[in-house]
Amino acid sequence: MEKTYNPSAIESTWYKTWEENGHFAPSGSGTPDSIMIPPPNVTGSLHMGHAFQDSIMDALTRYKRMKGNNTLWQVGTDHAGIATQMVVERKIMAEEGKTRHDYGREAFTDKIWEWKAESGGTITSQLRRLGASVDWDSERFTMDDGFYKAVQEVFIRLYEDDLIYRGKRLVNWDPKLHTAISDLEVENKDKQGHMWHLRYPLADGEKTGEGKDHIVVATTRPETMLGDTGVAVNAEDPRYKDLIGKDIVLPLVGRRIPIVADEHADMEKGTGCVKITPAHDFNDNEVGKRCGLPMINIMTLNGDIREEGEAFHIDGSPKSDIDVSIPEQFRGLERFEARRAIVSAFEEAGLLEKIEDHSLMVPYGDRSGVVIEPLLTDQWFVKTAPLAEPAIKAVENGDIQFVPKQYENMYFSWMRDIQDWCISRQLWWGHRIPAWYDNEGNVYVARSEAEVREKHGLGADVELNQDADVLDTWFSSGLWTFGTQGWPENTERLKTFHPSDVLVTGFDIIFFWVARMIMMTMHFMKDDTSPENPGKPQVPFKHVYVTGLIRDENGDKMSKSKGNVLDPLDMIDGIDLESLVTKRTGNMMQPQLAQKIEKRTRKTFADGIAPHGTDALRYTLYSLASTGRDINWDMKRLEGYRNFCNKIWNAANYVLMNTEGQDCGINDEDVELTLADKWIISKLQRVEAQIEKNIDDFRLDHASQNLYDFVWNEYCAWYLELSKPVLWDEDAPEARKRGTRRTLVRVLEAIMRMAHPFMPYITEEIWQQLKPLAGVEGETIMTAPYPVADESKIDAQAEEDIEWLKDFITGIRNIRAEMNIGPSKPLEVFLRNTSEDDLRRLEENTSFLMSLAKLDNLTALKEGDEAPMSATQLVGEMEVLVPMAGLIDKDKEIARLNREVEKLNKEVARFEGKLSNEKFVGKAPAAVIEKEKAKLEDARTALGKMEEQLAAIKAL
RNA sequence: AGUCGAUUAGCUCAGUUGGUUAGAGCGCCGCCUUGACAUGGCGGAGGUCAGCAGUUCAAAUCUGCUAUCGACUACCA
Repeated sequence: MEKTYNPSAIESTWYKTWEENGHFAPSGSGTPDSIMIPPPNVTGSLHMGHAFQDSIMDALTRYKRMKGNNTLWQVGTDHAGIATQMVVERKIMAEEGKTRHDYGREAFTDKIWEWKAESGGTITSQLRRLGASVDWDSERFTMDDGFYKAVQEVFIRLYEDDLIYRGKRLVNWDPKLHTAISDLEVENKDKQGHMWHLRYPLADGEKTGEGKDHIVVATTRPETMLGDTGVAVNAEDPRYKDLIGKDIVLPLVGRRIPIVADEHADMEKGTGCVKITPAHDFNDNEVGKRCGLPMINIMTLNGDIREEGEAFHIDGSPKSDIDVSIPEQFRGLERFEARRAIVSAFEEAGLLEKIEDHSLMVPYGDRSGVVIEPLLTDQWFVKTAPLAEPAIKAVENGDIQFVPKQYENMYFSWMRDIQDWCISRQLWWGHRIPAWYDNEGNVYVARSEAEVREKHGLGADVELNQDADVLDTWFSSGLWTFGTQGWPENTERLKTFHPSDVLVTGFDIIFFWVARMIMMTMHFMKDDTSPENPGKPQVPFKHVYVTGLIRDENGDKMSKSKGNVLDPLDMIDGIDLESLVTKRTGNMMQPQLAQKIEKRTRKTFADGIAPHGTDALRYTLYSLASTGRDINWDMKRLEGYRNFCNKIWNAANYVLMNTEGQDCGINDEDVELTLADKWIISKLQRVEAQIEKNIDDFRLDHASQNLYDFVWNEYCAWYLELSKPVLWDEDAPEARKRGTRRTLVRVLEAIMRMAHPFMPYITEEIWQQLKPLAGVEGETIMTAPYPVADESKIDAQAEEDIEWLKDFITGIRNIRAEMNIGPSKPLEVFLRNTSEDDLRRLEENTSFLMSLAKLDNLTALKEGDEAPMSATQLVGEMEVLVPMAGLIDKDKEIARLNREVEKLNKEVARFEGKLSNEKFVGKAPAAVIEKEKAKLEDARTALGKMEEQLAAIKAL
């Protein structure tokens, strides 16, 4: 083994070896256990959040695999409709100055496939660097033919089940990208705007209760008034109730519109009158439905004002008997320009009552960054209510469990108020909707044009055109768990690996994806195998493990525009400052931010980033995987865990140095186990049990902490040190040395297996060296059995004895440190007030003590023996005495003892207080009282000894 | 406005059903290059667990209120 730990040297080869030897594929035996990767965007690259989640999935997968499960980690990527289309559009614009329309639909999608072939490998190579043990042989892409078949089938069946419909509805329209987006892709931002109060004159000389000839409506979007089809007032409102049924003459336009009564108008708010624009506002649309108002669309798909309005009945059918003219001066205006023009027109007409500053939420498209416009368009929808019902039940009855549980609230609150889901997108990249129209506008849904003709008896003379739209990407990713495994065929793979065990994802996509996956899966996957419950819906996964979001060192969300994104590979390989700056400031959407980002980067990473290796990165991620919602990335933690890897490396180095080529007892030769051997074996069982429990509970932070503690603070700090006096003692019996070597090797070998799911590379590297010494077989640690605690090896006596030994040694070290006695100076030590247990332990551990505490003489005083004046430490009731003569400063020792006495006094007082409280003694459980009594006893004894000692030294 | 979450050492975070002397890593102070490891070793300092009130023999932990921060949902005509 190399003398120093160099992660890049060991990480480069193992992955290839594993992959080439097929160790990532399901073994085909054992209980099936599967995880479906949340498919990352094919044209993207992995960020820290992916690294985090993928590391977790890999640990769980490797753990299950070592436990003997038939383990599948299904991998794949998502076509990410809008995002990918935009990337390629930008690319052809930058390189060729062309738009997608210059290309045409087919050529453009070919271009995207080209781009995918070029850049689609980024993700997969990153996954490989992370050590992800995914089953590459079954890798899926959501645009692959097989997957498309599943998507198409789902669409058709939902349509046939009357769960998909098409209609002219108000949707969130992105005027820049020219597509509908779901309300989840809308980002509401707080903005400062205005509230314009507009006068709407009453028709036919009517007057308000206050005698005015107009009413006042307030709006934040005055331009929509061109499409007003009514004004709502509250039926109870004394000011206006007499006007209900009367008309308004819509200013600028001249259309007569009715005053209607609707609960939406709140007497307390604003003026009490609400302009109603059913074609441009979601609330107004509801009012329109209730009051039978028509809809007039006044905007183009660009968000500009139309030449003439477009009228519809509230059900979406065209309406022709209404004035839809738009004053000439506004025609063709861009929407915000139109707003200004409308406001000044009102002002000129003397109809602008007032303008107030107003803060409001404005919807922005999270992809395009432009203001979203509610717009009437023809779209396809999924009726979600019937699908949501079983999906809610599955979580209520525990078929699906969220971890941490609190996320179930989030799920329920959304699911119980779910809206129909608009699934059509006006894009070119995605799954084309399997619907055809004839020239009469009849719609036919089927698998192909040929099937349409056959099914509906349409001759070749009937012209059919396929719907131009594609499906929302989340529609297809909703099928991920079963669509990847051959559905709609009932394949062996589907039967074996569905439902999956756990979904690991972030809370930010619970609505987007998790909920929809549950709905879709439960509708289509039925349990045909269970006789007692035939047709029971299958859930996609039994657990949803929701991770926190990784933020930067200041708690800010990582984003390209902030320039605080960290690339997991830079954590692994390291990167120099200049390259990091270039990377962060290059290819930006908003180049004006570059300077700020550069400054910040130079400050935070003055020396660039040092290489840390995959294992250290992964371990850091596990240690941060607590139940919180936010995780602030801390480079110092990463450094700490790189040091941990180094520690392991060096420990292995020590073990190998002392065991290679020597008799390690692999053939069941006689061994003598020392107390230290029994102790570390015992502790190993405990940590094995802890880790198993914590992994099963998805508490990888605890599991990694357990392992860290055991390796560093028990195995390295104590056991390796305790092995030295045995191995270096020329007089020690061979059986004892053999026992120590065997324990060194066996425990380390178990540690490697235990740690492998967390740090795959270093453990494989070391395990391969250790294997012959430990007498174990196997091609790779990946398929070696995961350690299981053996209760019979727990040795409470050995544990207590070693605790005693540690106290003893720590006591001596403490005296050395406090008294400035160097660690290499041998000491003479006396013991006073020794019990039988102390004497036995002394007898069994003399050589450990002499060596670890660097003693040259150790004498247990008998009752009545005179002790020299000494510095004292207590180990239980035994006093450890280090003679002061020539070594120890009297005043220092007095000061030290004073501190001890003071501390003990406080303790005694606290315990006495508790025990003299009648209520406590009367009500607390006996065991608690006993514990307190024992603590008081210990503190009193210690105090007595310290006081005695203090008096003696003072008397000198 | 509603829902949920957070507030523990200088920093980043653990703390499972109430019962410890409230823990870890990093940082800090002192000592040490001893034959696995200075990416190390040894010793140490540092916390009225956001605040207030309550329940209890006992509260970081349970309840209520307050403050600060955050997320989401809704509304603002």
